[in-house]
Amino acid sequence: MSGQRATIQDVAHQSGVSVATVSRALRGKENVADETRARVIAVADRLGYQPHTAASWLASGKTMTVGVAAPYFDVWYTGRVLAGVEQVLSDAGYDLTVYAADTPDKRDRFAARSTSLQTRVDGLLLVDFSPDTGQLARLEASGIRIVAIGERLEPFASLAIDNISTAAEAVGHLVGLGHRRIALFGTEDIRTIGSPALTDRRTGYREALLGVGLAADPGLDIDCPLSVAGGAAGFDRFLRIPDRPTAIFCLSDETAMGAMGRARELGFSIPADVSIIGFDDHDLSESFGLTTMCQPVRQVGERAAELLLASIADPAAPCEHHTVGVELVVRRSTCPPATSAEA
Amino acid sequence: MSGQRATIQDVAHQSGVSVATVSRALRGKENVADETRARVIAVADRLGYQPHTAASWLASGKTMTVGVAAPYFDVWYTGRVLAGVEQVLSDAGYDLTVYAADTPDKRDRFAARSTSLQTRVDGLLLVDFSPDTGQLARLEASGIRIVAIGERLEPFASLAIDNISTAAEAVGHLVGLGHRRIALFGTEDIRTIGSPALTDRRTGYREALLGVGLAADPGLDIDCPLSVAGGAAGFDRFLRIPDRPTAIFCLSDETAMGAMGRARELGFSIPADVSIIGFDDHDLSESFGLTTMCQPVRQVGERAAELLLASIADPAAPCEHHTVGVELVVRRSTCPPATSAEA
DNA sequence: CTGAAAGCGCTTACAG
DNA sequence: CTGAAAGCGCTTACAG
Repeated sequence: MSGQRATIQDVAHQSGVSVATVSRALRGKENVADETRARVIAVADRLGYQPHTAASWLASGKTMTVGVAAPYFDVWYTGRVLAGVEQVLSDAGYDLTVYAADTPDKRDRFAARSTSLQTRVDGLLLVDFSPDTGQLARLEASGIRIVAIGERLEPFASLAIDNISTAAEAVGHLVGLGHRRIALFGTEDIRTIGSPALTDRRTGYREALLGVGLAADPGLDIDCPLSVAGGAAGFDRFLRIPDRPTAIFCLSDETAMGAMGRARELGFSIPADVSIIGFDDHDLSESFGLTTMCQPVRQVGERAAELLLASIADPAAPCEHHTVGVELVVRRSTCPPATSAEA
Repeated sequence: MSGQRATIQDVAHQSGVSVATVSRALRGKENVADETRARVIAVADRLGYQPHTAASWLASGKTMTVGVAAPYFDVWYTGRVLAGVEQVLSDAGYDLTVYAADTPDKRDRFAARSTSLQTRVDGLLLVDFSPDTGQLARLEASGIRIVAIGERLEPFASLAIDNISTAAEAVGHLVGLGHRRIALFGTEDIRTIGSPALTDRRTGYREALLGVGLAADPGLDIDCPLSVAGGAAGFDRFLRIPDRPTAIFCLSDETAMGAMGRARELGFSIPADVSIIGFDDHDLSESFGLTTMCQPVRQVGERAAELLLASIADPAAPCEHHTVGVELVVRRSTCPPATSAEA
């Protein structure tokens, strides 16, 4: 309680043993007499001794810390991933240091720090990072163990859903209901940062249309941000499309809910006037009655953390890509188009 | 790029100066000849030298990292706070290490580590931590600079909204519309963990009712979790209340949206059949048309981080409590009761 | 403006 | 089972 921290020296003196023995006793190493260990532990408790973090790191070369670089911590997806990651890591005794990597500039600075990160974390989780060539080179050179989430990223281990087939299944659901003109909401990040996940989803959208002999019409792309506000603004633009589409595929649930909210505000009825399908299965999607593709986000975080832990424990662990399953959840926001013959 | 990290020694040798000079040159300290500095920087760049994190920490006593303990990273509130915190800290050159403190057990373990945290972070942000006496004592004894978010927590600096008056204003809105029987959703955490923030909100609810001469009826408390699922389940129980209330005050927007979703699913019309008001102004509340109390969560995170930075820079900085303003946002989920004389 | 040296507080072979 | 000693890689007075 008094001013100074107790050091391992203090514990050693008061226990009548060397600092080496204190170190072994406190960290549960073998080759310490039971009686000695008990005495050391008692003294350490009394003194409130806890090892100096930096001194341990420096001497042992381990930090018991994992870094997570992710875009925005206030989006639903990132929060869920983080929750899964945190649970697995804290159970394993690791701390979690987070890095916002939402802009190209921040990703650059992050990658540039990689040599120093090597002595700051035992491993790194990259969420939708999509490094460019230079960034990837630095990351590789750092020698840090890395697991990527949301994309395949050789030569590292990775974990992701199949965005192409998942998007194709979503659009296939609409096509199956009879829709032929289907708008695509949320492509802004494809244009601005070239997000691979979103690009793949658009590819799946196009493939599904091609599968029934329809060419994708660029006039149906609504280039709005992937957010609630983006979806709301997107709906206003959607209304100005000539020969209005009967359905909308949104690249995220937040976008979809923003669009639905705006639609209802304007007096449109969903799905009677327009069908909407999302992508994620956000916590609120059920309340919105939103049909969507459910991806197990939290489990993705957990599994990625486990992969990283395995790689830390065994540097020779294989660096494979793992695909995560997704499933269609049909709710009330989709139905056959009003003009459709069948109904 | 080859196997080994470069050390300050390597840079010193190749620059023909001492390690002390390298240290000064690279960290922008004064008293280094321009020409020397330039040479050192060039060598450091060529070698890809970056200081060993733990060695710097140990020698300097600073970690340039801040810890944040918060309940659940996948709830909207925490994510927003974190985003605000992260922005301010990363701009100031600090890293952010997060600790989930969602259970009493985790909070205990966290507080017990405080001596070692003292050498791991330069400061701590506690989000809705509500330490018990023992935990608070440990936190204090650690000597770590701390700023509390969401509650007053002497002797530390803190930042919070006034939950009592804010809740009273929300309920006052309903009362002003003519409602007299108003249910309260989301009290589970009051019973289980005794959350001070939620307890205050309930107090505000009761005070607002008392203000118009109404005694709070415990039969109108719906003891459900503060979540989307909690609100949905709560609505089912709400329907079984005899002499059904005409309005609902939910202790969070997520609870409110869960209730609204369930209500609509069951064919109820909001607000015609029942008015609902929330608390937060969640990103999706506008899309839901939810009337609520808007608290500037992201700014709370930013301001708390600034307070902490100030306290790190100047240990003598005052430890005051700061109150954050909240405002009523009226949307479509509230209206006068159907039975009300005025309308 | 620069260097030699002490020191930060641990962990880890190596002897015994 | 235990201790002495080296070493982890920096930063910071202190001299000069």
